[in-house]
Amino acid sequence: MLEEEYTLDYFRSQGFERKVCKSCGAAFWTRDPEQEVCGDAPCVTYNFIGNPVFKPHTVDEMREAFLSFFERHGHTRLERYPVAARWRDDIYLTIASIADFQPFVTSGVVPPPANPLTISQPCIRLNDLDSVGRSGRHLTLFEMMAHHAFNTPEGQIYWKDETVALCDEFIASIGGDLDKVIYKENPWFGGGNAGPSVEVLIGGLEVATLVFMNLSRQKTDQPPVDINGEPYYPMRLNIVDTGYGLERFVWASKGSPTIYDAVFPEMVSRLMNSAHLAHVLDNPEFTKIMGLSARFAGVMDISGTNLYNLRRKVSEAIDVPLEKLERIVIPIEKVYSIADHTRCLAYMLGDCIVPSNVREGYLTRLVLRRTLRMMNDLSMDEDLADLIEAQMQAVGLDNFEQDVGVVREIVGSEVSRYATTLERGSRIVQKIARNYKAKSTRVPLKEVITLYDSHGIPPEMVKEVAAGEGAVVEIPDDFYSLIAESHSAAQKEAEAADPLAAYRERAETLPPTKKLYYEQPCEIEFDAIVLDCFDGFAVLDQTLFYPEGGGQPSDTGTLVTSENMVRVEDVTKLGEVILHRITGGTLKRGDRVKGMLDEERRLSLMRHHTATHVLLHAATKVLGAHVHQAGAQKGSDASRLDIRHYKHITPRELRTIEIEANRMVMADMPVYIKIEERTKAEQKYGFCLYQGGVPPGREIRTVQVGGDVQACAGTHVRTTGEIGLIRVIGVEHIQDGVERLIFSAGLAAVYSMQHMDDLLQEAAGVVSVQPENLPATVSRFFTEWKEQKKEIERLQKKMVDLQMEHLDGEVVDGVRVVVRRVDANPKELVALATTIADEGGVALFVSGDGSAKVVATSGIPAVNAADIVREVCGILGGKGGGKPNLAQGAGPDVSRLEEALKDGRDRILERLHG
RNA sequence: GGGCUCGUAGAUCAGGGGUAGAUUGUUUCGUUCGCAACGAAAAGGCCGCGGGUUCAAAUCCCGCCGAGUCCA
Repeated sequence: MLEEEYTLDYFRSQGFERKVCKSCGAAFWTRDPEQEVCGDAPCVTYNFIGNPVFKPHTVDEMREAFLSFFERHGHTRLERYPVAARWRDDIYLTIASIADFQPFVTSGVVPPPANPLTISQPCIRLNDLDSVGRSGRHLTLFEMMAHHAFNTPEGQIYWKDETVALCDEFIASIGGDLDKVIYKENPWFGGGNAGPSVEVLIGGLEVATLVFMNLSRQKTDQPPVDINGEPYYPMRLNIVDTGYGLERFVWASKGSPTIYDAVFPEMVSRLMNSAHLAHVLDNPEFTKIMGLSARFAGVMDISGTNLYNLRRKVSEAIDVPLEKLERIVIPIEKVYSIADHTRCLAYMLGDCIVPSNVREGYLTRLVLRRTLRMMNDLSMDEDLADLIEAQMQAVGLDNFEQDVGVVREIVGSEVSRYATTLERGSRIVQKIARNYKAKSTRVPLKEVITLYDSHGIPPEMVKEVAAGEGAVVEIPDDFYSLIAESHSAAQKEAEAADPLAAYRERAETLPPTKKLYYEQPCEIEFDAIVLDCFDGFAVLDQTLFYPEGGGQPSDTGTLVTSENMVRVEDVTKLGEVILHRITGGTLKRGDRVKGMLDEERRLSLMRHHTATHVLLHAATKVLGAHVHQAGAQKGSDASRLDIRHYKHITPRELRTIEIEANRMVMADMPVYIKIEERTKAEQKYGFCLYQGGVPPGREIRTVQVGGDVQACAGTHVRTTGEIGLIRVIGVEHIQDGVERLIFSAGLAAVYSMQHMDDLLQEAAGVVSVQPENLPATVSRFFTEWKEQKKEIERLQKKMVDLQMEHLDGEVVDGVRVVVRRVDANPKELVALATTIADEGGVALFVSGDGSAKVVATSGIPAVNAADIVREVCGILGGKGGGKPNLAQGAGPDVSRLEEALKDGRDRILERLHG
């Protein structure tokens, strides 16, 4: 990036000098003529520790100082956005303040909610999870304080000079010495955008980044700039994107050894106490160690083996043996991590994320389980729910949508769930360990990978449990990257080709189809002109046919011309053009057609769609604020609605939801449909607008049913009363954290009840009782059936005993040999024959009931029952086999039964003599 | 959305083509003033569901349902 980008009038007028760092060669701006290095890691170490660079501020004070400063300077203060990025489908968690305004504001499609604006946005980044607690500065959740300005050619707000001036002024306002502030040039690019940027450094710590986003990979007619070998084009919108690390400012204002001591002093001391580490705090060595550790960690990346280097450096610097250092440091690092993680969880759960094994729910569970492991390592007698609630209280319960009671319940169920997983896990490990111990080999890596991958057992635990069984496990340092590798191998899959791609170009040449289904949602007939017709698709100038979208299937119906009639089977939207897939004839360009919808189907779809909104609202009322749609499919007979919830919906809750939904139906509330500006709608209704995905565009269509407002493109009935009836047919558990409600609306609901009634009548008819007696009768029958099964077994056993008395057989060389026909089922034959073998005899029984069944047993080694059966079955035209002491088989040729018995006897005798 | 693991007695699990098992809990009896402990016995199984292969399937194959787990 060019030097002139950074040569600001402001720098000149303030007496800044541009310097080149002696250590790393980076360019930077400073007021201090003596400054020779850039002020950033690794060229300098922190010098604010024990020597604060701002007036002391708590988190709340610092946030307020920032926001009110920018308010005073003409910025509108915005409420924070949720940490779950529900307005975006490309990321799960909010990772930066600018993420609030992507993609529609930053791309210029939608105007910003205010301009310029200021916000303090909690952001979650889990990329450096391993460094949290150890580096002294990493956090999973941090607040990015920001001011943003969106400049267009028509409206310039401000650009670089003002941004830097504001930064200077803010720092001065909280007591910072401007001579110590360094602005380091740091061209920025990421996420398809780029621009000049400066890092703001003070005391060796980067506290803010000021980005001037003015380039994009999106091609424009302006000449491109080359960045890292990629062409970037000037953007119409020039965006001031700043990020001030709230926690870093607080840290620098206190000069504490780590960021954690500055941000959560109460939580840290509470955790220290319950981890029985309180005494450490009084140890002067500890403060020295942590300060040094943070200082060194500040200049290095501590992932992987670097952690060891860090520890070694600290241990040398203070002359404490590495082992002793680790004994002191590791538990404290865990305390810091827990302090951080519980705040992160407070925001995640408070912002209504439901833990699960997918998406943001998985990330939440990941953090939660990590926290539990560390609490366990420290033998902490604290309840995780208490800690998270304390963090929520510290932030203020008003700042969270989720009820704190629900958060506690979720945490409680996650804690017990993890306990069961670990319990199950350690049993599996014990078993495997014993296996390998017996073979006296090490537990191979493959097993450890399976244990982690399939059972969620961390390798450290495998090692520990296996050691308890006396087995050795080898775990390489790069274990987790090995896991990643084994996953990437199976990650290839061809993307499904767009079946309509071929028509896209042709459709683009046509004018947008007029959407009558929005203007006249209750009409079923219309006139139109055929604009184009190809490959079984017709395009009209206007249509009432709703194209498939938002989980609502398309309408069907007919198109009629003066000489022709075709069926409309399917309707899809391609850009702004609507394609009707037709069968039973063709249409010509210019034809006048009369269109007729299948009325019943359309009506039913409308009822189901509105019912979906009603049901979702009812579910939220009954189950809690975290309930939001995870997917939906409307049908004309039944529909389904997937909602996020943290436990199984009980039959009782289901009934309550059904009643609540039908109350809304009976209240006969009007359904209001409006086109609203996106940002206004978001501010008015919140992000629960986006239940069925995030539609593009500056304006969105909102559908309001009672207190429920959603962005929705579907067709709806005029009042909830028109739904008629909502019947919840059932609930399914789709995946962890997602429950599927299956329901019918209107006539379909009535049909469904009639169908259930039929089933009941039919079932009751089979056992000849009144439906109300069915449960008792069925359970009586089932019990009787089991009892009779037992009775039959008992009788069979008795018959065996009886028959035993008549099975004399012969005695050959002291061995009892019984060969004869016994017409009984194989199980009985086995029981009978086994008694003889148990006494050291040999038995061969053949049953001629249906196909011939053969059973042989042998109580002596000389006779192999399997051989006998094989041979006998051969004669009967069949096959058989088994073990030397017991064998079974069969053959179809019953006529040779006598011959088979004789042959079998001969063979037994042969073996006895041989 | 994708991968992997697992569904057998009330509970925990073994068995991996050929008679369904162990431990624990339950019930009864014995020993005891009584309990724990101990001894003896019994009850308790659609081997998740549905297909297929086979003379024979809890066991092998396919599909479904359910539980768990890792990753995006």
